[in-house]
Amino acid sequence: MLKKVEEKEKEKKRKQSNLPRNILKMCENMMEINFGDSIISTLSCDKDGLSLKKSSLLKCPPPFLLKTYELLEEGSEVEDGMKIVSWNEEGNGFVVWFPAEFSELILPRYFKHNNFSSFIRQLNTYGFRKISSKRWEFQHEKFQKGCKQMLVEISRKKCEPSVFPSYLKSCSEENATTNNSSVEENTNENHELLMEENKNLKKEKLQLQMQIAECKALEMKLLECLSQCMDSQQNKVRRLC
Amino acid sequence: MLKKVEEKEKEKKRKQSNLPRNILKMCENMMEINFGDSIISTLSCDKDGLSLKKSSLLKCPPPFLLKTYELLEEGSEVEDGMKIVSWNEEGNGFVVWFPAEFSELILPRYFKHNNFSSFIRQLNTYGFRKISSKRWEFQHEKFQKGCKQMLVEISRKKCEPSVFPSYLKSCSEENATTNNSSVEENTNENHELLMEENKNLKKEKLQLQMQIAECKALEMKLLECLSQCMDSQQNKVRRLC
DNA sequence: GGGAATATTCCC
DNA sequence: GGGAATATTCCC
Repeated sequence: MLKKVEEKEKEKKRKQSNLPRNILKMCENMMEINFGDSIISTLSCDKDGLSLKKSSLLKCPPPFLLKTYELLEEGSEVEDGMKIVSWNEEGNGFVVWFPAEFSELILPRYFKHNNFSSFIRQLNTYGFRKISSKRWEFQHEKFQKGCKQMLVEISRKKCEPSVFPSYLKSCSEENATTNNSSVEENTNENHELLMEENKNLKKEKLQLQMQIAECKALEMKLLECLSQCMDSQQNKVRRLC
Repeated sequence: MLKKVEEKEKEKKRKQSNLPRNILKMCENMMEINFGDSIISTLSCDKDGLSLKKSSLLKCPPPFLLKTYELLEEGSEVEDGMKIVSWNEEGNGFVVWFPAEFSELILPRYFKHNNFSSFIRQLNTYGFRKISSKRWEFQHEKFQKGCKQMLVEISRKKCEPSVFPSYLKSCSEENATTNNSSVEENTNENHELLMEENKNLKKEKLQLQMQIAECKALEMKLLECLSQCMDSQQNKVRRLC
């Protein structure tokens, strides 16, 4: 059963990889069209050969999101009419009605585990929120019924500040100053960015200091060697005279 | 089948966690006995309560190593007498004799996949080496037949240089936490302070880098001197003779 | 072989 | 909820 889902996904990836990969890559690099984690336009491959027409290539969403979306479309039931998990009424979130059954029956068919908490962990990683204290209902702005393509706009929260792509750095500063949509959020973000950068700088500083300490130690040794060498030279010369 | 292995391991972890964890942690922190990734002596827990006796607590090796070791002890066979995977003759490495059968039959019973390459990836992560071009034979200094306990001395290669010695980490984080304490009230002041600190850090970083460059240059000169000195020493001695 | 992204687990 | 370690995948 697990196979089915995985096969489906691999099929998709295979299709995607049928595009001339080198060229795609080069193109992405040169035009930076991969920026922004959403739909990109690029080269495509006809049966006549490579053609340089622009087409909207739909990026594959992260497997976790795709699987979660598909598991909702499938709609298994515990009994007649009682879904284990389903979209909420508004279609802007979903509810796990029977966590035990969900973990035991649904999860292992889509993922490599049957732990509800691991599933939740992933939801959090992708920025979902639990929006009810009474039931297992989760929501994400870009995770909505009937909008499968919107999944590509969801991305994992990055864990390490150090992994800040250099090309993002400059633009995040711009955003903070130009984008007025929500000032508070931006200052917070900016603040956090600064703190992160700060932390990294401190780390780097320490590393550099350690490097210098090593250099100094080496210098001392070399000087010692040199002095010994000169001493012995003197001695030998003296002796020979 | 998968369950059995996982259960066994969880059982072990459960036992380990029955120790008074806070104290263990504190002890580890204070005495830095966790340093070196090997056997540590620490507090243990009797049925009478906590007792402060020293005992040799055997650290649990990483699941991957334990499973790989156990799968070798199990010794499944393709046919009578033909092992799928086994220790090599010297007992200081192991050979996957039948990769296909290994992947299909053995791997999924111990891991959450059946990909030989994922297994290899893990071996590499833990520092194993392929020691034969003719067969799938792997070796690691600390992975030897009959020496299960030695597994605790194997550790993953860390990917990021960011893994700073723990004793350095604490001091570099101090600042960050004190800044955190009052984020909301004086974000602006904080922000400016941060920016200034940031600027200074960058400056310092540059200076340190220049210092290192100078050190390196000096090193080169010293080495040159040393070599000249030794040359001239030879010459003088020769001349005087 | 290994870098890096994503997934899973464990822990706070 | 999320940090961080380990596992799995994907790619070079």
